[in-house]
Amino acid sequence: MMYNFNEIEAKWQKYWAEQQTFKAENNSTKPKYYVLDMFPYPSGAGLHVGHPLGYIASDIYARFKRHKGFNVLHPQGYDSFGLPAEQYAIQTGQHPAITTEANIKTYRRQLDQMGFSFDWSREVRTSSPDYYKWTQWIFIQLFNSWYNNSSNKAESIDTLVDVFSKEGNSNVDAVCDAAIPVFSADEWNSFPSDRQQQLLLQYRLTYLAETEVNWCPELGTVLANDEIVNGVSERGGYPVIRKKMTQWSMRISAYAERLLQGLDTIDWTDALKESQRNWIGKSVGATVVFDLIDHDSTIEVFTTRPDTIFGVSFMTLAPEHELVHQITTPAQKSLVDAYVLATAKRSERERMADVKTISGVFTGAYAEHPFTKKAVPVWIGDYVLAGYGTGAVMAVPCGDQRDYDFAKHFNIEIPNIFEGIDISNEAFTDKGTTIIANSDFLNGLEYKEASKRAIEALEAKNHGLGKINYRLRDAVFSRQRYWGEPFPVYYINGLPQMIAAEHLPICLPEVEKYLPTEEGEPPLGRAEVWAWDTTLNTVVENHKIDHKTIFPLELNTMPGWAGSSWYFNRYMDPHNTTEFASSEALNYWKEVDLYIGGSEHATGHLLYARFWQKFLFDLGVVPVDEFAKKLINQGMILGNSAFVYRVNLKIINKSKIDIDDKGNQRYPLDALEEVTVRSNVFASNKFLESITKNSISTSNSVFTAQNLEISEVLMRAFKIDDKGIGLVKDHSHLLWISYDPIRIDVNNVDASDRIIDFKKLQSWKEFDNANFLDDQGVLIKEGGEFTTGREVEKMSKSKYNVVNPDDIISDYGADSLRLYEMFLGPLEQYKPWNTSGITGVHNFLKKLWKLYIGQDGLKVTEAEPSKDHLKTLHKTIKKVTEDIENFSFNTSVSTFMIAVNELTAQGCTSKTILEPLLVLIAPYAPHIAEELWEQLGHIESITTAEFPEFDASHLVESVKAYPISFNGKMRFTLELPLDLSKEEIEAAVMRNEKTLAQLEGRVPKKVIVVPGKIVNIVG
RNA sequence: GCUGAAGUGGUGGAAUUGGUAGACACGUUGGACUUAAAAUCCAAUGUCCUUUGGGACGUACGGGUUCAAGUCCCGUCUUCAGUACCA
Repeated sequence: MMYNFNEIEAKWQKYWAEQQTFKAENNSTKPKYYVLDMFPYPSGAGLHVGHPLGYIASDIYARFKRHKGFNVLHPQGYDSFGLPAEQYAIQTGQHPAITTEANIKTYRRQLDQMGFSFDWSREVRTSSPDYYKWTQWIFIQLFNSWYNNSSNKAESIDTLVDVFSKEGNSNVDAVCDAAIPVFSADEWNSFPSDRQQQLLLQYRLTYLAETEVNWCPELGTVLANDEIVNGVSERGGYPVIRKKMTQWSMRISAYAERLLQGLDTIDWTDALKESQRNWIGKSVGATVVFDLIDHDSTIEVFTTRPDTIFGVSFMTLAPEHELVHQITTPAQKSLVDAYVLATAKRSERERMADVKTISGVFTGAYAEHPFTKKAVPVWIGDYVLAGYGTGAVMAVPCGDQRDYDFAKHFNIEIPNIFEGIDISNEAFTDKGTTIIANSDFLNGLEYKEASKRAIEALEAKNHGLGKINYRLRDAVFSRQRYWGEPFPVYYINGLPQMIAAEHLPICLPEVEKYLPTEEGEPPLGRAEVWAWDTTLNTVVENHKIDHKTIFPLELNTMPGWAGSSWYFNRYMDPHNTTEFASSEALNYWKEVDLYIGGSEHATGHLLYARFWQKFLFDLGVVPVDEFAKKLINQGMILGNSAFVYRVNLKIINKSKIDIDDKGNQRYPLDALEEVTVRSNVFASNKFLESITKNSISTSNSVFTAQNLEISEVLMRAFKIDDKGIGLVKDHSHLLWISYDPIRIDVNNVDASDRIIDFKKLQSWKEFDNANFLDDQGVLIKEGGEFTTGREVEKMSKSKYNVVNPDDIISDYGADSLRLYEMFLGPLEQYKPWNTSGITGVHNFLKKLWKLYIGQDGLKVTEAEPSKDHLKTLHKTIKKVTEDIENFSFNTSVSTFMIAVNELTAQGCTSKTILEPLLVLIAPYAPHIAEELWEQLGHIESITTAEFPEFDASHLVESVKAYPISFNGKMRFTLELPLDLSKEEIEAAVMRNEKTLAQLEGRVPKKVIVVPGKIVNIVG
């Protein structure tokens, strides 16, 4: 009987599905354990071998925990709202729900054939109305809440209204819009309702505000900061500009401190916590108020160095600062206006790219130093950002490098307030223990004490306050897209109204096109049926809007992170129609015990989800305020991309040519001159012998990496054949050349097999000397200036480096794929995929099979196990148990290989050994384990078997092969009984003839004996 | 620049509290089986020297601690990831 993996895997996948083997119960006497994967976005491309890495790890852990007697919740679902489905809909007119459904089918098929132990009865989809009903519900709760700094939690907006009507807002310590005026109870009660609503909006945890947003014209939507990478959109790489729009925002800034503190209570990786800390960006300092001379207004600045206040010699405002126009003197007006205009024109990206140029303009205005009363000139400069702090700084050139550079550039005074520090070349930015000087009452103090005193003095003069600032901005929550959650919001007089929870969900309306309207409204503006009837409490046709009982609905939709910010709670009770999850379910499962996913979500999903969880906790609807106890980031599996390079060579001084011992000419490093290699350089050789990324050899010369300026990427190759010839795939009739797409004449391209024949590209000159292939792709002539090579990078369809798990599974089986992905290396590490290595684990499975099944069937007997058998088994149990608990899955695969190799060599057939061995392997290779388990005569699934217990007594040794070292170098081993004393070991070693041979008559100075470990002879 | 992680054979990677560096695989080479190929099995495989026995050198680089360092300490370099005029 052969190991027929395809048959076995199909059989057991069917069995698990039919028996609902992995269904988790919400009631159990067993302890609970919740293992969660970050749910996938079902893209059209399907899964590649990199995707399941984390799923395999979590699956092994989930299966292990089941064997260990836990009630395991291991669900899976889909983050199924999102841009790609919508982009596809725009191109094809296909409804995103239909393509999403089709993609989910593919994902499900691919996930099923991996043998994952997901409880599919709990599947969630963020795009399903049953699910997004509750996303909308959470939105309403956020709208109905404000953040009370005194109680340090979110509270119902009703409590705020109550306070306002009794005592106004002067005593309220809330996280809210900074521009709210102070009002009394009488004033509040006299405000018209619209005015009250407008004021309340500025306290709510989700609010409408005109904000400057990141607008992506190509995508037609706003993006959150974490959706922008290097100034372009994360998806698609389109440019992003700043634009003012009225948008929904989430007041995540209210939770900044708690999000920061909470990090100390959870077991997440340090790298991930650190990036969240940076993103939150807490800085402790003070705000300082400077009075303007000859003006009523004041300038407020934020500083982390109040101790350096006597070093202030000017102030700088961001060009966008609202005071700029008020305070600029007539004499400076034209210069200032020109500068403001110029900075407004520069994109964010240009400003980021260009940090060296120092620019700025004097406004003509002066502020008064709060202590010295000296006049301080007020400048504007684009090194000050409008969006951080107050958009203004007090410049201390001796203590801040940017202020220093600015002062030097514009010849502004640089007073030194540090004792014994030379500031003639650069600013002194260390906080350390330097003594402050020339600073009145701060003289002689160090940073810490001086800061404290300065803040006290400022507060006493009412000229400032100790303050903590956070970089974390409120998150924009509106997207001008179709394929997202609709808001449960309609508008009366431009003021947002929530639809009552009992009328949810508000389902996405049908539209005939997925583009913005001609008037620039979001796609929902195209819906015929998109108005709210407040008497019938239902969605009705637009044309009925009368602004009396029927009102317009919100046209924006929610961003991608809305649905993913709470899904882990839904899995606990996914079919509940009256609550997002019952309190029984929430209190039973509480939080995710182990969460596995990619580190790219560090400052997006993982921060927003923590925020919502804390809010839901404040609301009293979830029992814990951190949703995931432990989190592991799986590393990415990288692809092997093929490239065609153009080789450039620089030769400087031909008189320096070397001849090496093989007679090759060699150009030394310092002999380089700028010459781009053309084939005529090699005219005498006609053809190159070899070109690699690092060297070129011709029949009589070798050019090495130092004098090659290679690796100008010419194009991405579809693959490289075994002759090293790159085949360039024509995907969308574009070839990528020198980073620029150059359109190739499609008529000259053999599009049928999508492999470009170089011969047909002769119209393009650069290819005249390329490697030519015939119609079968076989090399017929080797050219000169091109070479092919491989580089490791992220797996992606567009890089032609994707390996499809379907192919691996049909060739080797899911168990092989699972084992191999684990065997590749540590879970958290980035590692390249290499298909050829899979034969190793596949052979292992075959050997495992042969250990149980021979040509005549089952080999397993009731024979008593030998000591060696037991030793092999128990050292395997020990190692594998430790490995799983440490998430070191790669080493347990090696341990299995060693165990099977040893047991095979020992000829072990004993059931006492082979039965527990299967349970050890079952989490990793569940199909083969189930099959052999059944062959051993079991009726119940192996998943119900208990994990074997390690028994140390089987590993007790009586002898040890001691490594005998001389001066720390191991020379030979000597087998000695373990119960010898130090002295006995030393005596045994010293009388050994090998020792005597090593010593050659010398007398050792010292002999170190560590019983059970090593002997080292020094001499 | 800052923060975090990491540098070990041709490759992926192993190495408890400092105690036999290179486990386990891949690849390569040689051999067996076969008409042949595939599959399978066996052997060798860090580098260099050596007739064998064996020896020298080896965990990015330079120092140090120690009987003993991939592991600990100091300094340097490189790579990857994140972040960036954050006052």
